[in-house]
Amino acid sequence: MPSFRAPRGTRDLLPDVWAGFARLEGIARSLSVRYGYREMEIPLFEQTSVFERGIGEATDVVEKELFRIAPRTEESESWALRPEATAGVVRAYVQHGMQTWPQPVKLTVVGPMFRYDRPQAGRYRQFYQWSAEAIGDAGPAVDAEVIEMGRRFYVEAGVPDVQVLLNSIGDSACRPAYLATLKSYFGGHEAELPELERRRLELNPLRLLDSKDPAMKALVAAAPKISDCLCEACQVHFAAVRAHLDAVGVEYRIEPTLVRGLDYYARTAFEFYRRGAEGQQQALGGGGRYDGLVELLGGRPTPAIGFALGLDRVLLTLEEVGAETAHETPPLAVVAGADPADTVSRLRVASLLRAEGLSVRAELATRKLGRQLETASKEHAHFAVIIGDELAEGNVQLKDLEAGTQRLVPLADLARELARAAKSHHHG
RNA sequence: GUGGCCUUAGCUCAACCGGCAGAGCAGCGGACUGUGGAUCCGCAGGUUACGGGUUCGACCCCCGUAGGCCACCCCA
Repeated sequence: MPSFRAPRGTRDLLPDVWAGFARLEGIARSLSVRYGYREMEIPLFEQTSVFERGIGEATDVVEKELFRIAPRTEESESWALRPEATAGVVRAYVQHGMQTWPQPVKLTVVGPMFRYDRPQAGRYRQFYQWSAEAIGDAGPAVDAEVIEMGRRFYVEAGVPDVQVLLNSIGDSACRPAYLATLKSYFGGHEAELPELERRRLELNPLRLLDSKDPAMKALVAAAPKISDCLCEACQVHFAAVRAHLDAVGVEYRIEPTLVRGLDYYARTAFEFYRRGAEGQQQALGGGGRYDGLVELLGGRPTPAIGFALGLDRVLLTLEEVGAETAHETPPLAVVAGADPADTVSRLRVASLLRAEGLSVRAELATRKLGRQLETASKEHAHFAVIIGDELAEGNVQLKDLEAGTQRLVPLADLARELARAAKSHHHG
């Protein structure tokens, strides 16, 4: 057994798996450009307080899942690996004075995130997200645009039956009153509450709505609904978001129990789930409006909205439904040689072709020709360039491995011939 | 962080009640010394996750640790 292995909750993404990630990242980048989001990168770690203040000290993400880096000395700063991108992006927005850019500032990040929780399928300590943030626009149209972009990602990735769950959680004008109502409602039934739910009543009453405890079902169903308590402005905003979604043909389900815990979250909250994903109630993505976060991290009051989509979970889902995840690009040609010992000629011809921009693998092992061709076939190379005695006259054999045909080609024409064949192969 | 199930070759899995650790696939080589996904033959690959215990004897039973999976908590 190997004495070293990938750390718990992490995994090596070997080439065939990584090809799936690369494909998803390609779709994400393509959508970012089409929707006017500019890609950037932020550090993989930040001062711990960026997350503590940006995400909230009372959240699970910070309280028990934050991947902390042990300080090197007593005095040194406390660091943590990023559990999501939003806090860091907003920190960057403030640091670089992006409020002076044309608003809204639309940014995306693609990359690994870290959470120190117990691993499970589709839940890793290092996982990959595509996240998008639109900072500086309070209007409902942006909400719809963000949601539509997320929805389109799943369509283009090939994930079937993705459902948009939507809710409005109110804002600083109306949520405090709702929270009070909720608290007194559940407080009135405190005797019936399980232990866990009783603790939530104090910390985060909204979470009670989310409870999966069967004993809570009736109580939750009869609980006062946020939708009945929204202030005028929130109602108008929510209605406008829905109208915009309808206009762009995004279907959604209003989910009154969908919540975001913290004070600076406001109004729009949404999650992406796969319909009928039995057993795993893991979201494929989610997001919402976080008016208030910019201010919390030292900027001026600025409205913002964004999402984070989990690439690992998308890939997992694609495998579950038996969809094509990705294929690696095979080499156009393999340069093989009749004389196993003559690696010089093979390397030289390969170098020539590569200089012309062609993707070729040189067979450098001193194996006999049959083996060389066997490997080339297995890796689905389109052609084999076979070098033998004819090289003395400046010729090589160009073999089409799929058709099984071959012909003599002057070395001087080889690159051109292959390039032409490549074109017809890719479009044929 | 809590509870449950699991761990044998690179991969998928066998091994009777506790009695000599095996096969298929993949890899490498040969049959075939200038022509490939087939076939046949061979080679290599193991401290049975790790550590301890019980036993004449442990892949098998017991304890611990690590890792994976499932359900919670929560989220991507």
